[in-house]
Amino acid sequence: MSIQPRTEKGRQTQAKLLATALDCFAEEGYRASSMRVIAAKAGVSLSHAYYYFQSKEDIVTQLLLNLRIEQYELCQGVFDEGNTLESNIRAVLDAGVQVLAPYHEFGPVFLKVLLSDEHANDEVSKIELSLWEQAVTGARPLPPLGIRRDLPKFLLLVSRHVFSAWAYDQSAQQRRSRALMKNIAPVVAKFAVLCRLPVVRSLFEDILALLDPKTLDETEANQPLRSALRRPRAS
Amino acid sequence: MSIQPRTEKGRQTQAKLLATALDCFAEEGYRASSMRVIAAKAGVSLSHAYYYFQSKEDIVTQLLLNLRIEQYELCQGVFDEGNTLESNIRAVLDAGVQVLAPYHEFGPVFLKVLLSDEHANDEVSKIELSLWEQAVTGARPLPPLGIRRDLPKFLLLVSRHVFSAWAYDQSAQQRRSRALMKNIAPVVAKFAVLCRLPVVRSLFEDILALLDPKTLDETEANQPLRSALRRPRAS
DNA sequence: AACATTTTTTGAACGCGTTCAAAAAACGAA
DNA sequence: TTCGTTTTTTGAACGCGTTCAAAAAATGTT
Repeated sequence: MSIQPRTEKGRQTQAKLLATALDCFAEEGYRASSMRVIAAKAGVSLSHAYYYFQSKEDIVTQLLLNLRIEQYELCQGVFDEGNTLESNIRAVLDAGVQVLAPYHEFGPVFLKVLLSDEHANDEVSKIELSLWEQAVTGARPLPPLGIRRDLPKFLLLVSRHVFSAWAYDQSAQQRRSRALMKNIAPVVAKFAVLCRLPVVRSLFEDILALLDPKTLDETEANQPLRSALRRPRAS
Repeated sequence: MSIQPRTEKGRQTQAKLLATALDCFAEEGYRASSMRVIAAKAGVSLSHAYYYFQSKEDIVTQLLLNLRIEQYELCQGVFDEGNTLESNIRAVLDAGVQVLAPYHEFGPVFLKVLLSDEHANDEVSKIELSLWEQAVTGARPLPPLGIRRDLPKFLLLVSRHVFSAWAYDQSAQQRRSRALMKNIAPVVAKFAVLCRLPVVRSLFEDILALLDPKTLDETEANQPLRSALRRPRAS
């Protein structure tokens, strides 16, 4: 992601740049917050902004990270004992949409930085996964022992799907994806319960195996490339 | 999407523009195929290209549509009787990656035009859905009667997930997402079989209901908006 | 043929994200 | 203090997607 400054002054400049950018994003939105505007508001030249941040998406990644942290803190109060898995799932999703809603315009670019591994999405993923772990371990009754360890990963998968629906949701106030969040929680909770049955449980494990890079690497998917008629050059 | 010309000459110009663009995409890749280059190669001015296509993404949408059609035709030969659901699923996915692989560079923008409803993605979705319908109705043994009607929609959902994994897959030759395609087919097929059990079947129906706009609209997800501290302006 | 209207085509411009060579400043060793 | 090196900062430029007013050509009516 961003370059780490060598001097104290540099660190301050970078911090000011980031703070200005986040303010600008919040107040003016994504399109109006051009790198030129951000740099000007921070009192530095345009090219200097690129000395501290490799790209505009880099700054957006920071914004997403901050928002996930905000969501994380928002959730800390609601994982009291006695909550069902379903209500915990809803709590996490609701906190997410509450924090992200003002930035719905950023949806597509959020999704992009999340999917392109290059950025600091690792940190974002860590926070998300941690949230789902809390949702699982704080649920009463506890989900079946056999899936308890992997359920958070599954919830991360589901939540990514919900997120991409939200990101491109053009209905008013994101009505559709909000409804999806509301309805998906009981389904997942029901699925977790059903995992007590061996049949369903093995299905769960199959799905989890699909997410595991090791499982995928073991398979031989290296059929030689056919020479296509139209083959574009690498970019 | 694109504007329909009023005269015959206009139709030819638009066709030439599109053909040139698709050739250019295939030969030079996405980045190198700027609107200026495309217009120049087609022998028209830059602004004239925008007379026939509202945006560059519009042309990419056409490319994706063509590729899906190509995939569709590629699949017509392989749905002979006697194929299992699993092999049919793999056939559709394999045909897809075979057709799309030379355009992997377009992955992110493909995903974008697919998710933003504005474009002619309806046509693309129709073709995809039709492929999954054929995969289901051509499978022997036939999937359980109760899910036969909705299984294609479910497969479309799954394939969209696979597609987004492929689109951002940075491993060599998209090794990871190809392995995912290989491994996901038997899991889905197994799931279909398990839908004979009432428990699993009701899970399937729950998931399907999540995709149905009517179901979502019925729920009251209209909690009034909280006034956020930072509220960006609309773009 | 002449004219008003519609359709096609153009050139010029805007602001954007990004890059780069080089100036300015800060720093460390002599 | 001086000088070589690293770090910070800048101005200018590039090509991009997109827009727009206006020219040019085609069309239809009288």
